[in-house]
Amino acid sequence: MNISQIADKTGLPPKTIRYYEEIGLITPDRGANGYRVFTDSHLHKLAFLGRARTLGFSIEDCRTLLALYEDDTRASADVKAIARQHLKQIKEKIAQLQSMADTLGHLIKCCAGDNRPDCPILNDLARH
Amino acid sequence: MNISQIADKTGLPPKTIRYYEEIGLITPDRGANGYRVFTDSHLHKLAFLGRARTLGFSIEDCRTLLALYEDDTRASADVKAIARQHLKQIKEKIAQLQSMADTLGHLIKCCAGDNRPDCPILNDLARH
DNA sequence: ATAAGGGTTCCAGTGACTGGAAGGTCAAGG
DNA sequence: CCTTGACCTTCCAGTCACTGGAACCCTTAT
Repeated sequence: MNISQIADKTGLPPKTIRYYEEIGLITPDRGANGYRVFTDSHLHKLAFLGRARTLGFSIEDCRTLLALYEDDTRASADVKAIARQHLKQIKEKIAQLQSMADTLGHLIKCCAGDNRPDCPILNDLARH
Repeated sequence: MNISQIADKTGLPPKTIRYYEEIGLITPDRGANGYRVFTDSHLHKLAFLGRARTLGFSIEDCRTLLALYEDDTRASADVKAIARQHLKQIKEKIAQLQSMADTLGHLIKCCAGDNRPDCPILNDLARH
């Protein structure tokens, strides 16, 4: 498979796939013309990476997960630990965003939103 | 005021304040020795920026909000529109993260997390 | 022969800082 | 007067995970 074919199958842009090669996540073969040649094994790895990325794992987490994925003697506890840590960070991020949303929502409700310059949002920004 | 004093008062690192000058958000005066000199007006602007940033506004939003803050003839509707748009993006981000968290939480619950290699988390990553 | 549509590499930019190097300035102590 | 240490300055590089674009090569069809 050429890069655009595997890009279609995985949903990852060619640029991203080249980037993943550059940072050593995959190592496609090369044809006589210098083109990258992808096998089903590469396809599986890239699909794995795509899915892990949509779940928000960092590239370094993906690298570790991929190594565990390839390791038949892995302990599922190692995978679970990474996932737990990641989930914790996601939850922290959500809490932080929720706090912003609460504050903003309150300020928006208080703001008349008309032609007059008086604005509780700016007042709040200036007061702190 | 020198930069470290205003940094203390605003809670912003000196590096960040220099960066804000570089991108034109503030324009401190300069002493004869080349040191930046900050006035109360700069203090207020930086505090304003710090607060807006903790609410997650982008730098470009901050630039606009600061201009509105300085404009006595502003319409509060303009401020409200920016805040609304920002709140919408925050909510979208939260929904996205929540979806990740739900999926991850489910996978984690399904994973034994022991010494065996069998792992629902890796299975899921590989299946999609 | 040429044009379209692949592929390749390399460089630069994103956002909002952050770290570090190299060097100038200032106030206090010996 | 000299030194020490804490400031300050600028400039360059790095972060993260790509993304855009330029310049060029390869293949296939017309």
